Amino acid sequence: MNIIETLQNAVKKALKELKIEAGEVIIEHPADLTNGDYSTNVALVYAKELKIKPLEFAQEIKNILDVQKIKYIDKLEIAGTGFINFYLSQEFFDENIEEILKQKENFGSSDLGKNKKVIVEYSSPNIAKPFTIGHLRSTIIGDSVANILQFLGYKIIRDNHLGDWGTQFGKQIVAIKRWSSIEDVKNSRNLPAQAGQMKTLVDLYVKFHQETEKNPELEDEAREWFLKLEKGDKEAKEIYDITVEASMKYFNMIYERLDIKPFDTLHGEAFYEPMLKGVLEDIEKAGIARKSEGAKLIFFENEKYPPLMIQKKDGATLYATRDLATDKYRNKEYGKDTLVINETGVEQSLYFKQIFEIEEMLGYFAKKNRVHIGHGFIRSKDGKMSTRKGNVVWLEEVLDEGVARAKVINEDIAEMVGIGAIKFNDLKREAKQNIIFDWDEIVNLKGDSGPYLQYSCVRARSIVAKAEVVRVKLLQSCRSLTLTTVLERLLYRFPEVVYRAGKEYAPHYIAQYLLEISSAFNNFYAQNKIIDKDDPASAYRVVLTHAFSIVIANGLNLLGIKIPEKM
RNA sequence: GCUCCCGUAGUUCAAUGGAUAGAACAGAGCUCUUCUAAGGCUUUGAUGUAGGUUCGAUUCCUACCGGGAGCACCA
Repeated sequence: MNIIETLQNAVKKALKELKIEAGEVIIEHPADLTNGDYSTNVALVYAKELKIKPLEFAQEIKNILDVQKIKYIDKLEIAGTGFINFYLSQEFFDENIEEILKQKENFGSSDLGKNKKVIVEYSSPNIAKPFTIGHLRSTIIGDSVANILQFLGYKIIRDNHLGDWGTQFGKQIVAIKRWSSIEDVKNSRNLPAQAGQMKTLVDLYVKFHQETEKNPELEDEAREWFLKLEKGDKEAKEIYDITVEASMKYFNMIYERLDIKPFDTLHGEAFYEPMLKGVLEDIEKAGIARKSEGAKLIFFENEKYPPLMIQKKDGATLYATRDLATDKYRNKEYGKDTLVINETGVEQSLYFKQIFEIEEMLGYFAKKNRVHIGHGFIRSKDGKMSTRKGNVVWLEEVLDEGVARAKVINEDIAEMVGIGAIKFNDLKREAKQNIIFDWDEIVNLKGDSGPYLQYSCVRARSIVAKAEVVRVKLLQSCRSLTLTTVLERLLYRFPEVVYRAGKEYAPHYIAQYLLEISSAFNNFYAQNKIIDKDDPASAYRVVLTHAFSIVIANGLNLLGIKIPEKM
């Protein structure tokens, strides 16, 4: 039984003695450590019913709890307007630290998600289009969410839903045929390494849109070529294959640099193409679609949402149809109880609400098993980056810039530090927040940053290593030798933080916690000489440092941030 | 026009309906003969406006004001 349940039960028992049948008893951490480790507000909640003052009622409850002697609780206090605060005992902290040292990289993990499957769909770049800064956010956040859920015991399927089908390939083919050639694309080596071909393709795509403004019939030409591609035309297929190959090379380079975990499935839209007919039949059978102005749309009860188009008037399908096919497939392949998470930009929020609603109507997935994590925009001064306007920001250049800035600190690990800084900048705040892109803030090596955390972790590890060298004698127990530190009072919370981050699909809780505990560690470090052979308490300080290094390393791991050996 | 999200310190962000609203950067002042000073300590400074619900509201509700996004053949 965990400590929170213990406290809840103790409080409930006390209330029962006072003849109160309590519903939910809330046990939470006080905002300020000076108010103890846990607290409850039951006195405030129930005092009104009894028509007595909260403080008096709190006193009554406290009297009963004092007699009970709750395990791991040292001290009870009444504070504020009637809160009852619990202080954990040194025995609790000692056992917790033993636990951390024993479990090491598993500390904070659980089997909460045992036998449950989760598909996390993220990154999902489009073939022959740039890997944008938006895809970067999706990749970083999606990877971290998957890490966290995996740590909580879920079986994770990491899915990259590539945009590898659709009318844009008609455009691409037209552009290559008109202004370039297959050979040209193959041979384009004018730009660095793998990026060369990719940049040529994107330039052509941008050019297509510029030319269309003067010459609208290009659109018709593109539609024709896409039709040919769908029918298996040889030339169309050849050009298509080259664009896919060039794009994948580029994407894989980015993934390698970002050091994200490999994807389990890479089913693009083309993969689901053959299943579209089945989806349209399901919709027909369910009778939820209506024709309007020639196109087929699904309308929602009471106009809860605007209608969603699932088939164009020319019979062609849309992204929505392909997404529905995707989840029909997932239902079959992984089972209806699987949790399906999509990480995309917030601009798709309404769209996903509509999709979830429809999937419930069709019986693919219940709404409770569908999650959309929407990330906000990254803006520069010139506004949102757009493929069509040609205002493309190349991701590899973004990564290079971060790494270049990290070089000032340490040439050898600049890649690790620069990438870590970029990742942490995305993960330290709520996903839905917009980010104003500012290099001075992102790779600022001070403050709330990735490098600060990397530094704190490396520093702690280096102290532990040194302690081993000078052979500080590690005592079995040093209870009488130490006072409880802030560090101890934060360390045990790590599993709670991971749990919350997983439950809310929000890595920023972990990021914020790591900042807080690192600050506590650095404070501890500044105030104590940790290694001192002549001081018996030194052993405990080393152990504490060791425990900290484990917790921060586990946290950084979940965020997908690498830890250098030296810094 | 309708819908959703966001308005917290000079700036960038936190805060599970709770206690004195936390950090970081920037500003002011300290702090390295000390295991990593990329650190630590002190200090200045904030909930858009007006109501409502509540013992208690940054959090929930209503209206308004600012900013962003979405809403029929894109993905």
